[in-house]
Amino acid sequence: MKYQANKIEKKWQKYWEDNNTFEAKDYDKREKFYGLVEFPFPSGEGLHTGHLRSYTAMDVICRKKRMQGFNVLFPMGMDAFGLPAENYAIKTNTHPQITTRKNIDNFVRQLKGTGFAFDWSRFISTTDPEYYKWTQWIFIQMFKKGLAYKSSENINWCTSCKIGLANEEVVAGACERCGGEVIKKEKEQWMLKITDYADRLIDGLDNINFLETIKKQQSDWIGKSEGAEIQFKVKSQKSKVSEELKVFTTRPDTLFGATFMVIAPEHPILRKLESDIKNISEIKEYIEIATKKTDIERASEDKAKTGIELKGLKAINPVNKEEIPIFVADYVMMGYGTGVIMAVPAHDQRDWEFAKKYNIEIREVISGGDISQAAYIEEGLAINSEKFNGLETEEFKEKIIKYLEDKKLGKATVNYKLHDWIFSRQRYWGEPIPMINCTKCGWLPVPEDDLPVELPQVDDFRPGDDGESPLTKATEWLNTTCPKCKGSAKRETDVMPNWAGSNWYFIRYTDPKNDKELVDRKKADYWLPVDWYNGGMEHNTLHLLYSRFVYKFLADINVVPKHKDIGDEPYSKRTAQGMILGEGGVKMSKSKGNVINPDGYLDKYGADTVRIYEMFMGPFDQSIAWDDKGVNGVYRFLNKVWDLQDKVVEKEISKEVQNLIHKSIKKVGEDIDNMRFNTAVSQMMILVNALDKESEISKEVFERFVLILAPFAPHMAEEMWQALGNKNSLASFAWPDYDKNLAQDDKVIIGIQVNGKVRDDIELDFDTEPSESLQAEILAREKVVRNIKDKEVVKFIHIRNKIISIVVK
RNA sequence: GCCGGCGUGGUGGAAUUGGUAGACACGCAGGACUUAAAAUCCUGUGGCAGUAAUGCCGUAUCGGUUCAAGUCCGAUCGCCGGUACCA
Repeated sequence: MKYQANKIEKKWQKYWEDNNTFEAKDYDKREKFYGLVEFPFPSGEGLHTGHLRSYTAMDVICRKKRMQGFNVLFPMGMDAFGLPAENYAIKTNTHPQITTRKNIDNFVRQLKGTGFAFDWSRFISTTDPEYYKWTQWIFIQMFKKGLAYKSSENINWCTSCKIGLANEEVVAGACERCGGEVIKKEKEQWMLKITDYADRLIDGLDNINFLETIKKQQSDWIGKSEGAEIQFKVKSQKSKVSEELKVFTTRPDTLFGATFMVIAPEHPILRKLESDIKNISEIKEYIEIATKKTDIERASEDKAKTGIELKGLKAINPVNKEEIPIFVADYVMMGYGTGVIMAVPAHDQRDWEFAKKYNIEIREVISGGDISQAAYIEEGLAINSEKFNGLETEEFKEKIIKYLEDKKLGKATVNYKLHDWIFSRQRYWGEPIPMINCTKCGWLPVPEDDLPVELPQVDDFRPGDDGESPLTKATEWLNTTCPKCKGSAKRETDVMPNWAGSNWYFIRYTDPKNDKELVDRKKADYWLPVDWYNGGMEHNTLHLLYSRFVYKFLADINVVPKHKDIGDEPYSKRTAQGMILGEGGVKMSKSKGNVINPDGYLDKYGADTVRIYEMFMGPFDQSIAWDDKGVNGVYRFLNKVWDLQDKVVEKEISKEVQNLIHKSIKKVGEDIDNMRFNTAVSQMMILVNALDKESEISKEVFERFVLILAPFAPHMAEEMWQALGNKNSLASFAWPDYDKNLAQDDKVIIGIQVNGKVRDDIELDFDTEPSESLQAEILAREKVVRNIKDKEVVKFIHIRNKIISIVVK
C-alpha cells in the first residue's frame, strides 16, 4: 500500500480528539510535566513556518515525556488583542471581534492539522471576557498595592499609530510596530511600578535554567548600577537661590575632578531659574532644537557633543566648594538617573570630548592614565583629592559616601535603566482598564463583583486626533456612578497594552474555566512552575521580564505558589528557537512577498513531513532558510519508512541490527532532551537506510523504531503501530529502553598517525588496552613501516578507542 | 562603540567536546527501468595531480600550545543578533 499522508493524518487527528488522548489530568499521581509554547497572535495570514518550528519542537518533547510516563500539560491559546486586528478593523470597518473569531478558527484548524498534542479542552483567548476579567482583576490588585499609578509625563508618541508607546517599544527612535516617527508628548498614563521588583528580577535569574544569553539580556535590560547621589548647590550672580542639582554617579571617587556640570534640556530647573540665566534666549533656542529632535536624531549626531553654558549660574562642588560652570547639553538624558551629571572630563570619555571642545579644565584625580590623550576610566590611586589622596578606588568610594552621608550632601544609591511600565493605550482593541474617576473621590477601581468591564461597542475604532481613546465615544458606557459616593463618575477610557493578557496566560491554563477566582490555588500548586518554556528570541527580553514581574506580584499576594527550588519564578527552563528565513536566507516579510504559508506543504506532503523537515533543517537555535527541496527529501525518507512495513516478520535479531537499534534509541532520546532534533532525525535515517538493505526486518526492532519515530511523525507512527497489531494509541505507550552494552559497538576503527598525519587505520575490539604486543603489531604494518622508513620511533601513543600516534625522528 | 553568537564541500549541516574532518540530507554527474518523462533504484561526488596505488593541500586569515587543533590560546578580517551618548 502506498503512503497516503492525508488519509492517515485525518484519521488519527480524529482519534486523538475523540479519545481525549492528550488531556492533562489534574492531581494525577504520575509526575507532572508542563511544557509551554508562546501562544500566537491570530493574524489574517495564518500560521507561519516559525510557529510550527517552535510548536513541533515542544510537541516532540511533550510526546516523549508522555510516553515516558509523565502527566503532561501542553496547552494552547490565542493572544488576540492588538493593533493589527484593530488596524484591519479601521481599514475594512469590520468589528475586530468578527475578524478575530475568523482568524482564531483558521489558526485552530491549521494547528489541529499539524497534529500537535495540545490539550484543547484548556484553550483560552485573551479577548474572551471570562479571561480578561482576570487580567483586569490583576490590575486592580496592583492598584491596591500601590503598584499602579497615574502619572503625567512625556511619553513616546507614535505619530503614525497615534498611540503612546513604552520606552521598551521604541526601537532606535522609531515605533517598534510600524516604524513610524516617535515624538515626545505629555499625557496622563497608567504606570506599573516594575522598578520595585528590579532587584528581585535580577536575583531570580540565579536558580533558573535559562540560556545564559537570555539571563544576560534580562539583567542588562534592568541595568542595575550602584553609586551615589550627590547634591550640588546652585549659585546665582543675580539673586539668592536655594536650588540644588542632584546627580547620580557610579564614580563618587572622582568628585574632586568635577570641573563642570551638565543638565538635560528637559530639566525643570531651567524654567525655575529662567530669570537668573543671562543668556536665556540663547538657551531657549538650544532647548527648542533639542526637544524637537527625535531620539534617533539625537543619537546619530556623529557623537559630536553640543551644549551651551548657563551664564550667571554656577554650581558648587560640595567637597571643595569650588564654583564650576553649568551647561545644558542634549547628550544628557532626562530619562536616566537624575537628568544631571557631574562632569569629570579626566575620567569619562564623553565629558573629556566636551571639555576639549569648550576648553574646560581636565583635572586628573585618578592616577594611571594619560589624560592628555583620552579619559582614563579605569580604577587607580586617588590624587588631587585632599585627604582622600592615595586611596584605592573601592576604598575611596566607601569613604566618600560615608563622608557625604555624614554631611548630608549625598547618599549611596542604586540606579536602574529599567523604567516603570506605561500601561495605557489610547486604542480600542484591548482590555478596558477597570478604573473609575470621580471628581470627589478620585480614581477608584471598579468593584470586583462588577468585573469584567466589557469592551463597549463603538462605530468608529479610530483613535481621536487628540490622541484620546475611541472609548470616549461610547458615552453610555463612559458615564457611570462612583463606587464610593454613588455620585456621577466617568470610566477610564484607555485600554491595556498587548502584553497585559500574555504575561499571565500560562497560569490560567492550569485552571482555564474557573469563574470564581483567577486560578484554584491547589491546581496552580500542582502544575506550576512551567517546566519548559520555548519561544522566539524576540521575546527573550520584554515578554519574559513582564511575565516574571507579574508572577512575582501574584506570588506576593498568594494567588500562585512560591516554589521550593526556584522561588517566585514562573519558568524553570527557557529555550528559544532560531528564525526561519525565506528561500535564499532573507527575512520573510509580507512586503517582500516571500512569506511561506505551511498550508500548501501540509496538503502536498502531509503534516509528518513538514514536522520532520522543520526539525531536520538545521540546529534548532539558529536561523535557517527554508528549502523546498529539503522538504522533498524528508518526504522520500517517510515513504521509505512506510515501505519497510512489507518486510516485517517475526525473526531473530542480528547482532548488527541489535546494536544499531539500541544506539538509535539512545541517541534519539538524548538528542530530543537537548533539542538537537536535526541529529536525532539523521540517526533515524541511518537506521532506516540499514533496515532498507535487509530482506526481512524483525517485528520487535520495527516496533521499537516506530516508538522513537512517534514524537516526530505521530500520524504515521500510530498507523504503523496499529498495523503491527496493537489496539491502543502509542501516545502513552512506553518509550523504549536501550541497553548500554548493546548500544556500544564491539569493534572500533581507529586511525594510526605518524608524526601527526593519518597513514593507516586498524579495527580493534572496543576497549582494547594498549599493550606491547599490539605496539609491535602496529609497527610491523606495511603502511606504517613505509612511513617510518629509517627514522627512529621516539614515542608511541595509544589512546584507548581513539587514536594511535607514532612520533619518529 | 559596547555586549553576545557565528565563520567547515556547490548547498543545509555533522564531528563522541583535543583523537581518521565532511555523518545525514539536498544538489549535481553517470547508469538501470521506461517509447519518453516523472517517480524509484544503483554508483560516484572537498580541491589539485595520477589509469591506479597513492601523494600534497584543506574547517575565514595569521601566529601559538600539543604526539595530535574545526575544537584550546593570542591577533586580524567578515557576517548575524541585541543595545545604544546610561553618567
